[in-house]
Amino acid sequence: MPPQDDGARIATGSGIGVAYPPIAERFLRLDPQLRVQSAPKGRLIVQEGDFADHSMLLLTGWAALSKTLPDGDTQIIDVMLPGDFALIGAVVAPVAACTVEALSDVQFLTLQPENANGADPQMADLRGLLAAMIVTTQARTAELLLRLGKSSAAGRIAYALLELYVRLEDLGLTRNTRFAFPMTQHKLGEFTGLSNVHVCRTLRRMERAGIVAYPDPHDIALTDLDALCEIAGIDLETFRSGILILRPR
Amino acid sequence: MPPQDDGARIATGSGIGVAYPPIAERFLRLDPQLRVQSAPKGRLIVQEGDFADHSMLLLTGWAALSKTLPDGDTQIIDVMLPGDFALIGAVVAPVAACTVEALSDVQFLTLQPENANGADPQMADLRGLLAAMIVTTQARTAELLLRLGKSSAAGRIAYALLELYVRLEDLGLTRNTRFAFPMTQHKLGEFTGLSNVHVCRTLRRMERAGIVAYPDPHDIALTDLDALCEIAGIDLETFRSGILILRPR
DNA sequence: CGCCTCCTTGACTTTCATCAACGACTGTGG
DNA sequence: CCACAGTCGTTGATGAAAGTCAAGGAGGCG
Repeated sequence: MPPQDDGARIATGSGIGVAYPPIAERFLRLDPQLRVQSAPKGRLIVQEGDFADHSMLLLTGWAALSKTLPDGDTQIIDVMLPGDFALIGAVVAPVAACTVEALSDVQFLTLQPENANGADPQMADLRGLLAAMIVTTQARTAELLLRLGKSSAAGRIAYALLELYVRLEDLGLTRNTRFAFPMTQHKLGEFTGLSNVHVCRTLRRMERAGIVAYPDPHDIALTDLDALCEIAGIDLETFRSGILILRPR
Repeated sequence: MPPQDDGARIATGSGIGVAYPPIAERFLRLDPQLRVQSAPKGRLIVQEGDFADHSMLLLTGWAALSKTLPDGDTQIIDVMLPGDFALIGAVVAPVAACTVEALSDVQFLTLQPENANGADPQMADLRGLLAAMIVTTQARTAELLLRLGKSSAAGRIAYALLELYVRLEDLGLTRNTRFAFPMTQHKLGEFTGLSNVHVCRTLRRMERAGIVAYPDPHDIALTDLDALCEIAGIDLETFRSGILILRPR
């Protein structure tokens, strides 16, 4: 039932990142017992309501945290990118609050609570980092909530594209403003609270306006960042400092 | 500029809670230097973008965490109730991500980061509790996000009322399904992503359907919980376990 | 080659925002 | 004690934004 592990070989050659993110390397060094797991695009790694007392650290690829209403409508709460950490369940409430779905082929680590509570000073250091990641996740979710509540379709899509762009850029996964985009328009609609049809119309309008472009079917390029920021209501530098963990320079 | 403290006298007689929540008592006992602050209804306690490196613990009353778009539209991210804890800013990013506004007259504590990092075993215990509160806050925000993205006006309002009801019930601040409701319809619209006019229409429709009632202008009663749950897409018991910290019985 | 998923566009419907007006209530100052 | 202003809730009329339904086309894969 759980996705199969495939040993701890290093991800290479996929083009979507040449190695694991630094935080993952640290976890792997700290606990050699950790095994890298993988799942193909589309796989549901965890389902809302499942028993779960662990956390997840994404190594490669994209994953979605989502929730679903009884009538089947699904909302993506957060998109996980390489290096992202998510609390799936806790000891006090060992039930998954969200579904986790692989948006592309992914590799990830499953972290048990005891792994994160060790007294090892290295681990204490990591705990600080995890806390910072939780804060940035909260900040992202709040930004998304603001758009879902108060912004038009264009504002929501512009926001989503910019959020992903800024985060990928920080990971070194962009070339200029171009990046690989594994989500379908349907999934983008689940993220922005729009129908797939309206996502399509909005994106096409932006494309015709020269704001975005599709250099190839699986990539997207943000050809007018200023316009996107204007539409999304974002000041790019402020936004970066809010949703990224500022690296010491 | 900051709201004035008024010493650490116990809140009595206001009717909205006879004493501070247990977690607040623990903080006050642990650090007698802490001073209770207060702010009147409507006061902006912190504004988005302000310098802030502290956290807040609400003692009495309701407060809103909100974000605003450049055009002035405001979205309430979370409603704080007595005993709730919010990270306003962190050492790594000492800028408030949200505005904090008093929805009623409030009393609260300002917690400095060093207060929460002490090695005192009592404090370690509190840290665990704070972590649990952060998780429940995440769960609430995710539920709200789901409604803003995928639910109708009725679903959003039903959700908001139920969330507040369940949390207030847990605090002992309800009588049956009735509770004091200090938010205006405009604020409820900022919480649910609706215009004040549409909030009004939706609530009136529910009132005519016998789902909610206004026993007096400042109270609300949820006269048909089952119907509200159905509209909101909620299973009440599952919902409780997701957004509350389960008390040991 | 054929199936299937995804994107695209058009036509129509629904939902909700906006604008405007009015009444109830609250607190305030004369 | 009473005019007064201000906020809040309520309702109607209207329009814009986005959902739904439907159909066709392009690309990927067995």
